[in-house]
Parts: sequence; C-alpha cells; structure tokens
Amino acid sequence: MNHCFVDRDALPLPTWLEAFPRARVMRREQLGLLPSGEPVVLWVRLRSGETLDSAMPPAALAAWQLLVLLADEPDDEVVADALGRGASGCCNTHAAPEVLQQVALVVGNGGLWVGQSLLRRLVGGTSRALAARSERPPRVDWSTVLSEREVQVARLVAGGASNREVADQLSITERTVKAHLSAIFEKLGLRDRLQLSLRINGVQV
Amino acid sequence: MNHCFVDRDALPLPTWLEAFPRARVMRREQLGLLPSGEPVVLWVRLRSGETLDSAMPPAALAAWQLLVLLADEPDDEVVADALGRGASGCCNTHAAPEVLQQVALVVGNGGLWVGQSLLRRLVGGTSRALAARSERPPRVDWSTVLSEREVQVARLVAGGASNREVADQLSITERTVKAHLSAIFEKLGLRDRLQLSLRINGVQV
DNA sequence: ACATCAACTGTACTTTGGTTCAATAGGCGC
DNA sequence: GCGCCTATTGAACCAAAGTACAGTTGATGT
Repeated sequence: MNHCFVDRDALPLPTWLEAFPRARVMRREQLGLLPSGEPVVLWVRLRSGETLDSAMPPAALAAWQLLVLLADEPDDEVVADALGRGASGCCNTHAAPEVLQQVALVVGNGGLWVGQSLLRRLVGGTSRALAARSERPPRVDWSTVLSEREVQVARLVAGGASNREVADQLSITERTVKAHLSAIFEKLGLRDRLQLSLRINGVQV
Repeated sequence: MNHCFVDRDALPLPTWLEAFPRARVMRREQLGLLPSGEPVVLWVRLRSGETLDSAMPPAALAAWQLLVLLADEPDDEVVADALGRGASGCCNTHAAPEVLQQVALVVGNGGLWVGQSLLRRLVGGTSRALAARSERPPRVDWSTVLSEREVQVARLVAGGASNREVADQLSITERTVKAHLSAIFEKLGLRDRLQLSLRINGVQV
C-alpha cells in the first residue's frame, strides 16, 4: 500500500515519515499528479479552522484512493462530515507513528477508523466515561468563548508545552501565561492543563 | 488483563478458552463474586432474542471492569444499546479466537470495538466497498513495556485524574502513585503527565 | 470623557507534581 | 539461596503550576 500526505506545503511532519518512510508528500494543488491505478492512502491534513471543502475539492475520490483525515484539532463535526463524504478515517495530525500505522492497516483492509470520543457520541446514550463524571457542566465551545490570545495559549499548553515554553514562544512573561491559563480554566470550567488538553484534543467531551 | 466470560451457564465455548486459556467462566448470577480491583474484561453473552437488560442488571460497571458484548445474533440495535450503556465493544459469540484476542487488545487499551456495518450506518455515509478486516489487531507499544499496575496508573492519569484521585481509586498512597509515575516517565521517556496523556490518547509521540 | 475589555505584568502565596535519598516485602528464575 | 523485578511507602526536597490581589496600557464603543 502506498501512502501520500497532502498538506498546504509539501513539508511532512517527522512522525509521518517515521511511520511510512517511503511515503509521498505533496501540496494540495498537486493532487492531480498522482499516478492513477495503484492503490494509495491519501492523508489529508486539515489545519485549525479549515473545513474539508477548503482542503479537498468535492470531486469524488477514485476507487483506488482511500482518504484519511489528519486533523490539527479533531472536531466531531469535521470528522463526521469527512466520513460522510467517504473518508475512511480520521486521526490527530500529530499522532504517533505507531498510531498512523494502525490506522493505515485498518483502512487498507477496508475498515474505518474513528476516534473514541466521536464513536461514543455517534452511538448516543450515556457512556461509562460520561457517567463517571458526576455532574457535568454544559459543554462550552472553547474556541469561541476564548479570546484570540487565550486560544493560542490553550493550543500550546494542550500540545504539551510548559508555561515557560509557551512564554518564550509567544514572547511574553511566564506570569502572563499563568494569567491567561487562569482565565481559560475559569471560562471552560476546567481544573488544570491536563483537562484542557483532553478537551482541546477531542479526547473527552 | 484478566478475562471473564459470563453466560447463562458456566459452559464456555472452546473458542473462548482457546483465545484466553486462563479465562474465568461464570454464570450471570455469580457476577458479584468477582474479585474487585483488578482490571478485567467481562465478556457477556447475549443469546438470541435477549436484551442487555435481561443478561446484565443495569447496575453501573465498576471502573476496573470493561464490558464486551458477545451476541449470538448481532443486531445493530442491541449493539448500539450496549455501547450506549458503557460497553466497550461487541462481537459475535462464535467469533474466532484470533478475533476475540484482537477485540481484547483494543478494549484493553481503552478502545472501542464495533462492527463495520454498524459503524457505517452510524456514520451514515457513502458505501465504499468493504473488504474483510483480514489480520492484525491494533496494538500499542506503551502497554507492553509498562507493568500492569503502571498501566492502571497511566490510564487514570491520562484521563485527567490527579495523583490524589489515582491513589484513592487504587487504594494506595499518593506517594506510590508518584513512584509509579516516575517509573512510567522513565520507561517511556516522557517529561510529565501531560505528555503521558498525549501519548496514551494517541495524540503524540 | 468615560466605561469596558483584552493584554500584559508584578509580588506573594498555596498546592501539586516530580525527584532523590532511602527501605520492606513477595514472586520468579537460575 | 541469591539476584531481579514489582509493588509499596516514608521523609525531604525542589520545581512547576495555579491563585489572590493589584496595577498599567491601548483599543473600542457610548
């Protein structure tokens, strides 16, 4: 099975090549250049805020093409939309190589790969995960309630950065990072950065 | 991971024991006899025409219990219902041992196992030709290098629990939790619990 | 002009997380 | 028996995270 990563630029993440050393990487505009006929998995990256339409023309996929969505910020709507359009799966853009290989195996065999949180919700009803969380505050759409700066901080923290790292990256004081984080926790009703990460990465409701 | 098959009678199918030679088999009424605390996958058999209610009292599962439905006649409604109630998967009662092992692996790592037909219908998308999922279970590397206890700690922490909460849940000291965490970080080459969460949830490295 | 809000920073503080010294006890292989 | 590993815990410690209270600046709207 061949693999082809499609992104805005032709710059692959290290993890991609680690998972598939012989993978091809191309820009979205170059999609037509793909040699037709041989089976291939198209890994289409969707950056923050993008929709599938913007990244992939609504043209139907060829029969020999399998599509997997690589989402920077997994969002149920986007994932469901993609699957509805024939995609075979969706996972995090920064997923580990082993995860990518798992996805490829499932997809390559005609299977579907869907994140757990989405699956739970598709199935509907109360899951154990939800039941465990005794009282649940109404879910807030984090990206809209947060200010622009807060969103930046939230993304970095959710990706595993320390306060110091966030501060350096945004050229502000560590103290300011803390201030933003406190505001974020307050607005989203979260306890700490780990929960923030779970929320933003779509792991938890 | 322990396995326990629950049926009307305590008569296991050969395939079950072939998949898990050390599995426990019990009648539904004996469910309360399970030693609590140690993680276990409950394989609950649902015979033709039965509903989940009849086989399993609606009592909530304990945190250390994972439930997989074994359906004599897999029916989308029953499966959806089971998943909605917190089950981690569903497969055919007479599934091959290899399939059972695959399911166990996925479920044991916190995943969900759902049949393809149901998944497609839940998603409600296009009908891509589906081939049989030939071989290969999705497997993760972290769960093999960690000891059983460490896996328990890792899961809870990755889910957002504090050290105190993990300690209470596992009935050990907060100090011990820290010890386990240090070992986990060391083995996986991680920095802190956030990175552990990203790793376990398949988001990162 | 005034109110409001986002962004930013400081000092001081409490809490949590994580590490570094230990140490004890049980299981398992050689 | 003797290592080796796992699980467990203690005391002490440092670093990081998070909170409380207080303040400046600039943009924006009424």
